[in-house]
Amino acid sequence: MPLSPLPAYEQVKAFIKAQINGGHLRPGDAVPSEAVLQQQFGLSRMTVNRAMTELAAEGLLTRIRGSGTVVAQWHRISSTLAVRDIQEEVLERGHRHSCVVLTLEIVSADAALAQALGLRSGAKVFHSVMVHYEDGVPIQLEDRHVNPAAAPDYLQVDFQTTTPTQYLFQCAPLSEARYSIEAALPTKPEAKALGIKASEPCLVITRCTISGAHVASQGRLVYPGMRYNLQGNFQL
Amino acid sequence: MPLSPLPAYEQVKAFIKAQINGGHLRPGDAVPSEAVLQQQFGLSRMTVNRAMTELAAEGLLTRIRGSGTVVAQWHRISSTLAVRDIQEEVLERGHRHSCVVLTLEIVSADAALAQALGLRSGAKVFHSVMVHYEDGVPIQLEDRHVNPAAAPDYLQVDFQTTTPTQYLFQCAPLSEARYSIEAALPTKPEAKALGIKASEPCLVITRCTISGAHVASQGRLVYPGMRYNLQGNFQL
DNA sequence: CAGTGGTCTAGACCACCGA
DNA sequence: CGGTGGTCTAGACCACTGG
Repeated sequence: MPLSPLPAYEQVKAFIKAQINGGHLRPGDAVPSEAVLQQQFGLSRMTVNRAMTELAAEGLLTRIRGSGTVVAQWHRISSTLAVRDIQEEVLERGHRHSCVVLTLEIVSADAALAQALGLRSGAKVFHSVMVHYEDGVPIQLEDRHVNPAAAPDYLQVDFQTTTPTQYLFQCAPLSEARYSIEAALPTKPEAKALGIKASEPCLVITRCTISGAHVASQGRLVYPGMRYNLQGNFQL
Repeated sequence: MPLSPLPAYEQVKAFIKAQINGGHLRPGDAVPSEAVLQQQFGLSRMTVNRAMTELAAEGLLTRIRGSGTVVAQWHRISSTLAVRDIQEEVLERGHRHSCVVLTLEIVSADAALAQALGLRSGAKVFHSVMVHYEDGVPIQLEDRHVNPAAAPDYLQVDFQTTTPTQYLFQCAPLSEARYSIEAALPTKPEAKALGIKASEPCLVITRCTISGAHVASQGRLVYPGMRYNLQGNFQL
C-alpha cells in the first residue's frame, strides 16, 4: 500500500539526491551501504541496489566493489544535447516551417569527401543545399553530401514535406554519428542564402552519420548566430 | 560459469542493439517480449527486464505497458555535452594551462544581474575576468559574477592553481545549471584580451549555476572560434 | 480475457577491498 | 576475514493494453 505513488527505488533515489542537495552529503563523502538503506527503508536489497545503480549511471555516485559508495567528485553537466530535426524543432515551438531547395545534384567526390563517406575518389554522390525557414525567417542552411548506397532515391524526395534528416533516418537508421559545434563565418553564398552579412558569426554544426556498414551522409548546418542558440538545462 | 565475461543482461542488450544495427529491427518494429527473450536466453525475467529497461532509458526502445516494446523512432543524438573545467580539459590534452586574472573586484549588481543571482538590486557581488591559456595561446575568456553567499572567500582564491569552476564546485556543490551556447562576436575588450580581431566569431557559453538554495554564479565563457570547437560522438 | 511491462521480494553466489 | 557491491533467480502482484 504505497501512500506515495512513487516507486520505492525512486524514493530511495530522491532521498539520496536530497541528502546531496541539502549538503548533508558532500562530494567524496561515503553513502550508506545497501545493507543499511535496506534496513532503513524496509526494502529488499535488489530494490535499493537498483536505486544506487541508477544514481551511479547518472554520474552522481561512484561505486567501488568491496569498498563502498561515495558521492561523485564532479557532477557531470550533461543534458542530452539533442541534435534534432529542424522541422520538428520549429513545429514544436508552434511556428511554421518551410524550406527552399537551392541545389540538388550529383557530383563527383573529391578526395576528402570520398574519404569521409568511405568511397573511392571520384565516386558519384548526391549533394543538396537548402535553407530552412521559421515563420518565413531563414534559420538554417543545410549543405549535405549523401552516399547513394544509403539512400538511392534521395534526389526524388519532396523536401517541402520531408527534411533530409527525416528521410535519411527512415531509409538508413542511424547507428553512429560524429559531430562538431563551432563558431565560424558563413561563406559568401551561405550568407546570401541566409540573408545575413558575411561578417555575421554563425553556429556551424558538422555532422557525419553512419548507418550499419555505410557512412550515410555528411552535413554542414549553418545557423545565424543572432537567431539561434543551443540551450540546455542540467539538474542534480 | 560464464564463458564470456559480459554480464547476461549486457549480452541481451548487445543482441538487441545488433538486431537494430543490422537492420533486422527497424524503427517502429516490435521487439520480442520479455517472456520470449527469457525463453531464448534461458534467463529470469528480472535479468531480461533490466536489459530492456536500460535500453529504454538510453532512448533506443520505447516501452508501453500492456502493449509491448518497439524500436524508438528517433535515436537521440546525445553525447554528454561535457561542460567541464577548462584546466582539466587542457591538462587532459597533455598541454600546459595558465591563467591571467584581469579583474577581481566587488561590484553592485544592476537589476538584471541581481535578478539572475536571486539578490536585490544593488547588492554587492564578486566579479572576475580572466583569460585561460593552452600552451601559451589564449583559448578562453571567463567573465563571472559570483554570489558572495555561496563563496565568501572568492576574492582570496589563487587562480593560478585553481579555476573558478573548481573552487565554486568545491564550496558550493552544483545542484542545477542552465546554459546556452551561441555564436557571437566578442566585445572589444574581450577581443583584445584574447588577442583576436573584434570581427572574429566566438563560441559563447553562458552558464548559470545553482547550489541548493543559492544561485551561486553566472558566467560568460568566450572561446575564439578558430581555436576551439565542441566535439561529440554518438553510438548506437 | 490473455499478454504486456513495472515493480518488488528473499534468497543466492561471486569478486573484490580493507583490516 | 567480514563487508562491500555486481549479478542472477524464481517466484509474485499490479496496471495497463488489446482483442
